[in-house]
Amino acid sequence: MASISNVTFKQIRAFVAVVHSRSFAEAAAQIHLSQPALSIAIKNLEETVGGQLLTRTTRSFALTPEGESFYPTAQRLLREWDSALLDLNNRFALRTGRITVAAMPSFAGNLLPIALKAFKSQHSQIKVALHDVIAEEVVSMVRSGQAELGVSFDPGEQEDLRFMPLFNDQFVAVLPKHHPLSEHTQIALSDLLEYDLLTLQAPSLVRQLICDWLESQELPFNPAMETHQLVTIGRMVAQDLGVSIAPALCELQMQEVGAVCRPLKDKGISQRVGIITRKRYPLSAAAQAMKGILQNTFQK
Amino acid sequence: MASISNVTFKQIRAFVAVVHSRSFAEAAAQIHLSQPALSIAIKNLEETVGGQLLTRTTRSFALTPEGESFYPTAQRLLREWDSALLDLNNRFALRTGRITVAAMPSFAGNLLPIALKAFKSQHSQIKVALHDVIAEEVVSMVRSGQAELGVSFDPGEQEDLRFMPLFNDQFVAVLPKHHPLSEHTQIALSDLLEYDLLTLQAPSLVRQLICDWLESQELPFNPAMETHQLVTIGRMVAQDLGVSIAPALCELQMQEVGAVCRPLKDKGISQRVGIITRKRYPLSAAAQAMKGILQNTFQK
DNA sequence: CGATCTTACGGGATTCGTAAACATA
DNA sequence: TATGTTTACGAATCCCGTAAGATCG
Repeated sequence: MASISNVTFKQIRAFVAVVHSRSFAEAAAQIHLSQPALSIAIKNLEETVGGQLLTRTTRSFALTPEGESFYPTAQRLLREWDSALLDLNNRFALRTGRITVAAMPSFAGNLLPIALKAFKSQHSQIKVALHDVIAEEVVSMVRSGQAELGVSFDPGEQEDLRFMPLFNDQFVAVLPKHHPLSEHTQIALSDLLEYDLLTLQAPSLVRQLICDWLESQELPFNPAMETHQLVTIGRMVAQDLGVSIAPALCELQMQEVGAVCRPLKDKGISQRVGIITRKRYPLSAAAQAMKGILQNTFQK
Repeated sequence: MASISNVTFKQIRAFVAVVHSRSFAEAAAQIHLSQPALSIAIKNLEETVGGQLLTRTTRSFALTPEGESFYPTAQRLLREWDSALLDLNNRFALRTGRITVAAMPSFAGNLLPIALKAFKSQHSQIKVALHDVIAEEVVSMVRSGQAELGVSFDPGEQEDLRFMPLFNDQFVAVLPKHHPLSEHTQIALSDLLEYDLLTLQAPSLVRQLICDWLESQELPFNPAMETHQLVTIGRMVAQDLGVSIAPALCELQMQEVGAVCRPLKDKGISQRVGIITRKRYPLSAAAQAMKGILQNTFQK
């Protein structure tokens, strides 16, 4: 005996079409089927459910009470089935969906808008949630699944994370306007350290990179002042409270608050910026699209 | 390209089974399919919706975000689909359902319980709504669809109704106890009419039948008193207010209120009792079962 | 007799199961 | 190497469309 599982979407559609159009022939045209095929589809449906839904005389038909009560149910099943699969289809076709991105402020503020604009122009219906958080927070948001994609500095080898580099960010010296060193096109670290050094506060990745680099060069790391926002450092430098070292990404922001940037000699410090995702967790179609756009836009 | 309509119940079931059991092999066993068949079913599903629901490494798999969000939806679709078809199946298999029957009081009170008991013992889960109304009301309830089956006297040829006879009801004389005529085993109409005749009020079918019959016998129809309940007539007869003529079906009730019944000579009046249904409106499976039981129980 | 649904039947697509190949832990 | 999934392929099934048949108005 045919199980209920064998009932097909098509059969239900056929039944609804027949009842709706009150004619086998018309219904067959609607659902792009020959009349005999439709007739058999209904017959098979009736066999598997165990009784007639329609009583047919050769020239007309009437719903049985069972068919009558099943009709609205069938319509509902059809609608829900359709909408569920259509929604799924839309997500894959990037006609709908949402994506959560976490990016460190320097990237989120300067470069990311370029990629976002490209993304929106290609996939206007996909909602993007952007979390503008510090580098370490980017890593933890991706790790916890709060963000599907992260853009930040290379967090190093991580058991659960994947890092895909986009470009190298070269660190630069940050100076007040009219500072003596600003005359130079390139600045030696040793020269810079003659002045008070302002850096970010403790668990910051940028601070750590600077600290590590100076130690590797056997130079002292003695910050005169510490804060936790790069913009604040820029303002402090502009106020002539000292000098600093910052990722080149922030150059624009530094200029806005009145500080100037100069390249460091000997390549100075450089750090890879890239996309962070979770290992073992596949990306959504939307996230893959975003990843592609980020790579096309920023990868050399 | 494969349309969404081609998605099968089986494919969704396969997807849910795989996610639920976290293994292709186990899922295949659950849904009675070979592993390869299951694998292909999932693959086909993924193709028609336009993207992957699972990422598979040969030894394990993970849900994609799309699959993750589709999983609960798929479960819901499955449940609803299943329950809708199961309900339909149950109705046809007479494991559930309801039926509305209208029967005239004399039948509803005396004979119908026998059939109802048989029906309940065979189809304990089907709810029966019984309307105990006068003969004319039975007809109108069936006509309007308020009752699927009616049991009453033959309403004559009707454009929209079908009558299936069960048996002939012989009319009898109703007399007070100790009435002179009660000595006779059979009573002639002319003898009966020597006494005051009590009948039902105007639009009653029983009254009409008696009236027509007397006229055809060229006997006078001059009711001394009229009421609208046969039981009331019984009580009035018992009080010695007169005599009456009633369907034999009511004999038991008449005895209960203290009147006695005697057959009429020359077969007297007889009227067919049967099942009334609507033409052009098919019966539910439950109603067909009830009809069958009525016929088996009461049809000669 | 005309309109409409059902049955019959051949061709094509889909789907199944067995067996072999494949890829990870 | 062992386990579990995917590919390969032959066989069975299912489904469709054309054509003929049946039935009611």
